[in-house]
Amino acid sequence: MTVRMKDIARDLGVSVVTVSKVLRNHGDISKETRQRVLKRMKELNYRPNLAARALITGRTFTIGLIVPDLLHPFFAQVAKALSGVFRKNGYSLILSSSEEDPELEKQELDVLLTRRVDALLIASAQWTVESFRQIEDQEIPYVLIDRRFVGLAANFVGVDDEAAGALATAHLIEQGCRRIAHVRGPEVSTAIGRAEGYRRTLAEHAMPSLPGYVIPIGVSGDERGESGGYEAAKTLLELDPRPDGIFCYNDPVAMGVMHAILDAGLRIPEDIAVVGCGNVIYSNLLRVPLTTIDQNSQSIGEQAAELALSLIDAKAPVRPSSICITPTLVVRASSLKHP
Amino acid sequence: MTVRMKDIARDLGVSVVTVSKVLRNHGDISKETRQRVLKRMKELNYRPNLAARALITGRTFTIGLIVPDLLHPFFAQVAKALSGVFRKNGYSLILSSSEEDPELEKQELDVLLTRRVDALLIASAQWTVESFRQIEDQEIPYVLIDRRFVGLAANFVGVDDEAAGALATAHLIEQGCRRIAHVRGPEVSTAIGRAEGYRRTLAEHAMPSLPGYVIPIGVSGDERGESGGYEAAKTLLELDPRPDGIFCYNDPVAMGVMHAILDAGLRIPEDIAVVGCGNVIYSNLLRVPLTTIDQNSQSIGEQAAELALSLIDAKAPVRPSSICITPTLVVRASSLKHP
DNA sequence: TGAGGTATAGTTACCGATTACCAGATTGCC
DNA sequence: GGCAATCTGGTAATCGGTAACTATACCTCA
Repeated sequence: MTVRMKDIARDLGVSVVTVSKVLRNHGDISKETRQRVLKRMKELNYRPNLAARALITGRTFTIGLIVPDLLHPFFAQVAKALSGVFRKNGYSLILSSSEEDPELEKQELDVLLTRRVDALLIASAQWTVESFRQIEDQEIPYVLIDRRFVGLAANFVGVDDEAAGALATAHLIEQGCRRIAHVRGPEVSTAIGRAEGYRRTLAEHAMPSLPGYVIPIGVSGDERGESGGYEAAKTLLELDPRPDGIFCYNDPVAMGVMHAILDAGLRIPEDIAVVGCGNVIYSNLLRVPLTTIDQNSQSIGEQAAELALSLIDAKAPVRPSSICITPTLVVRASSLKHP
Repeated sequence: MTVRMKDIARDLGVSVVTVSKVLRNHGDISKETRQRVLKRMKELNYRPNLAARALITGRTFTIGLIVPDLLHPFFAQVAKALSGVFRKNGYSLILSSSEEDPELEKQELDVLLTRRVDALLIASAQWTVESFRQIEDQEIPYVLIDRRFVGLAANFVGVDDEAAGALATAHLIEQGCRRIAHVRGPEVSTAIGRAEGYRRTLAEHAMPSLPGYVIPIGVSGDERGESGGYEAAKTLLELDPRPDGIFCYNDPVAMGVMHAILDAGLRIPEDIAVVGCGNVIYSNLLRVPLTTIDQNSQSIGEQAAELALSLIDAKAPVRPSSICITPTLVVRASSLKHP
């Protein structure tokens, strides 16, 4: 059946410990013995039993990742970047999707804790910090991605959402928009930050936000975000005065918004300029190429992975660090009133 | 530290085995004892050590998934569907991306075999079947997704690619196209099947494929597929006579193709009709909404997961089964010559 | 009354590795 | 030459469970 250290040891007339030491490059073993062992390992195609190793070392060399939605290209991109870094370091990634459901997220978290992952990465759909206390109890290092929580001193890697909102809004103002609406996301830090950036920038330009100009949508995922954006835009289009610019929580929402605008027979950007957020991979290929905010999701993934690895290696608990990536504006046709 | 069965047993004055039996719903235990054990488990927030369990049972309750590219919405969708089914059945998903690199795929495969996953799901970028023999040696059940291999009797779940190619080509003919080109993918079963469907359908309509009308591109991933499509279309546009319809290997490629056509100042579909394949989530929102072939990726994921579970539960080795999903045509603006 | 059945719980061995700690042989050094 | 240090490698315990028996008490029924 499967090859064990015992088999190699027997074949070579050495003890199991000797084999084990060779495998882990312990200095204790003579070059000659080491070679014999390695040769036999190769011959038999030996694979260490990771469960046995994990049992005694307490380390599984797995990392848990929980995202709200794999279909959202942002999270797919982050996951891709993460897995690249972890692969190079000998870790495997266990993937869970919460489907934006806090309850499901808790369940998945429970599973990952039971699996004793060496670290956890979470883009949380949670409303409370209760779950995170639980992680801390288990003393498993964790890193929040994209979404943070007030009052929770945790490791975090994400974008400066307020800057993103400000960047988008300032751009719309610069393009001559005077009635700028905002389709905002659910009550998570990203939506709150972007909305605050929007509000602050309007205020700085002495442009009051008109009543009804901020419309929240419930979920932000790909399909649902788009339909949410569509509905929100329909509402906005009925306002008097009608907005001449819309900053959308994210790109899927912006896609829905653009859809609604075009369906209403209006032009983008001539009648209404649109700016999204996220710079997802296809935003350049839409009916009207979308001006958006780039979050550098690859860098977010890589830095989150590096941070997680450093937490694992840290002997003593370290003070949580917060890595905030500066967003950039990507200008395309959807906002260019005077190209 | 962490709670073990031993702790619970000691607290209650029973043996570890009793606790273990309660955990696994063995009938051996009285209702009363069971309640006491369960109560104490809850109080101490007991979590079984899965490594220890895996060591003795030989089952890890993990499933390995290897995809060529997480950013490709098709694979993201499949992964999402898979993970839903596995979650409900108590399995976790270990995710690996091969980045379309056969060498990297082999490495990842090796990692997953060493991790002793209970089953493997692979959308392979491999050219040879050598890797799969290795899986068979380890007697780990595996299911191929999307891409199959001639001469390899393996479990497979995917779409009928030849039907997809035929469907797309017949539709273009029906729309009045007379010079239909094909931007085909790399030498994997999906590309081969779709190209064959294209060829066969043209032949059935007595429409010979003109020289230079089939252009292969190397890779099919999202970004690279698009640029590949762009380049291929530029070549096609220089042909004389110019094609009036293009069937593209997949949607990312179609996006690149459309990009090139529009950049050349031509109209879609009036000058050139375009059909993609995959019906990725955003194909409805492109500059010109894309006619495409739906592969029902969710169903592929679900069926692959169910198949994998059944293989795990099978006591004896079962004959490989091949699940072929019938594709459907989704007509949008990019091909509608006479709406 | 005693053979046998049922319900409940415990004993023992083991899964495949790692980690202290220990032992014998060789070498170094004065 | 003798004692300690160095090199190698082995012994035994352990990680946290599970599987397969075994043991005890209590009944049942002929």
